[in-house]
Amino acid sequence: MLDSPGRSAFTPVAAVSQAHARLIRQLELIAFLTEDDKAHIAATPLQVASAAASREIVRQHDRLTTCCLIVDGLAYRYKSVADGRRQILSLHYPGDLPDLHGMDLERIDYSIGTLPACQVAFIPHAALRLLSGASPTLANAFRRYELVDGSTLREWVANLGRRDAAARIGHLFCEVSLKMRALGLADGEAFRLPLTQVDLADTTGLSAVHVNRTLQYLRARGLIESHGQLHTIRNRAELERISDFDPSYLHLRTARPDLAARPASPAEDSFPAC
Amino acid sequence: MLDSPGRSAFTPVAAVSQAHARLIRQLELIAFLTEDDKAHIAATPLQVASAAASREIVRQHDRLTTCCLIVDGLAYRYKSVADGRRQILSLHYPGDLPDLHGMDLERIDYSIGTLPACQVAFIPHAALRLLSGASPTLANAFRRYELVDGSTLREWVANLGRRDAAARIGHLFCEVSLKMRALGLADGEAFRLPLTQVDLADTTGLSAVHVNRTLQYLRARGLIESHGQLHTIRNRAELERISDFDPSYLHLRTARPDLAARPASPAEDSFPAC
DNA sequence: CGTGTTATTGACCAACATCAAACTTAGTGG
DNA sequence: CCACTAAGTTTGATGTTGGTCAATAACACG
Repeated sequence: MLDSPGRSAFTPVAAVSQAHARLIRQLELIAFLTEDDKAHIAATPLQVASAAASREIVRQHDRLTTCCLIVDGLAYRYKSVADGRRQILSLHYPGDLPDLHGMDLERIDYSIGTLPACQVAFIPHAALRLLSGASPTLANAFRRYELVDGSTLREWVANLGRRDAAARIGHLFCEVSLKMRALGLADGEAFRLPLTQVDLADTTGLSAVHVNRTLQYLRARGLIESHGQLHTIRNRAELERISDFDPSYLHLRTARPDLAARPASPAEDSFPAC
Repeated sequence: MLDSPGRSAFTPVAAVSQAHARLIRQLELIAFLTEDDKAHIAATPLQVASAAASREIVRQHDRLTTCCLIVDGLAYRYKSVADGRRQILSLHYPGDLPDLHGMDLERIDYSIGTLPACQVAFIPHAALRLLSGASPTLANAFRRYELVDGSTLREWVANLGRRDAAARIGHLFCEVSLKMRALGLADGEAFRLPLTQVDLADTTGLSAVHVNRTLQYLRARGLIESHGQLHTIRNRAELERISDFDPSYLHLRTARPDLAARPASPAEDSFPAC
């Protein structure tokens, strides 16, 4: 699998520690890590590989022994449906572990593709188990990571089920912009999203033509501005309004530092009064 | 909260042990439990309550101290979107823990409603933490439970994004029928789904009128038969075909006993050859 | 029997899909 | 540096799926 065309393995020290750094940054977005945790991550073995654009790095129904970590570029999970069409299920940024659950589920129910050329690292499940076993806060971070993924999927279900084209795309842009900003990948209101309109269509459940027209509509209303794949949100308040966007489902620590990721305090738990 | 109208607390011994039994049955569907695990569950404190039909038992943005366990009836997670419309995100059967992740995420991103009158049990987070702490296989079962939930959400994203009305409803029926059968709640090809056509519409992202017409179409093609809320799959092969249904995303042990839920064996993990 | 909820129907409409062509852009090799 | 190519975007014309509205029919229940 690692030898498939378009992907070449190479693992210089710098690439490995960049991978570690990305993972740490991603986990810190949603959870609290101790210095020890970070040291543990930095000591985790992994293999870095380059994947060309539009490659499949994990295939539906695969049985996995490693998790992939996006180091650079953009990846996405997708399913193919009967008539050959495709639905993109999620987008993944540097630091993401899109198939973390491959550790606990025997087969994977989607494929993972790359968009631009990507740097991807592979971490053996055994190494991740050691990591979780070594630290409760780290185990907690991985668990939270999966739960935030689920939360995002629920928002996408609502997006696809009950929002019109403009709101779907607007909502996606709001989400991507926030996540990229949180990761330090976006500057202010501008962000680079290397998706073609066909990809956007497969993400939002629309046709490519309609995506094009809807983007024009959003531009005409002064909500966004696009130059190629570089998009800028021109009127965030209004875009969030028409897209019905509420970022709480992302559970970003930065968005609500008071709440997120406190270590569990069992003392607080009890039956509610009744 | 427990005192809201339409829900009354009562916890006779029989109801409590029924709740335990339902939870055990549900977890055994996707994971392996030891006898000890079952004993631990059976010793877990919980409060059983009756919820009238169409009640909200958990509200979006709540901060929870207990998880709810569906004991009897049908519950669903949903989100309300801007214009007052509603998207149902998942259906929950007896034994389900729809807000298990309320333990790790500080606020819940959806509401939970009941459909017919339900029996619901509430388990304090502290009790669940004890349970997970007491047994690795149990902790594993809870983790798998969440992951299967995520897997199902991904399938729903694909369903809403890229399938037409007939396939969406057909797919839902295939899923519900399989899950109910696995839980012993359905007999052969018949299952009782206490959803109105309005509810089905909110589940499938369609309008109620179109759900009605699509059901008629499915009946006319001899794929299903409905008498009120009792539905029967008349031609499973064909229904699965037009719905593009592949049950592997449900990760049911019964469907593939060879694979599911083996305890993790780290020895198998290693870098793939390259 | 009423009364409220749910299912069904018909008429009409809108959002979005499809098809096909033209145009733009970014590479790429000479 | 330019022509050539391939990929992506934009446009127009037209079709279809599914939405909306409103009325009627079928139940379910007290």
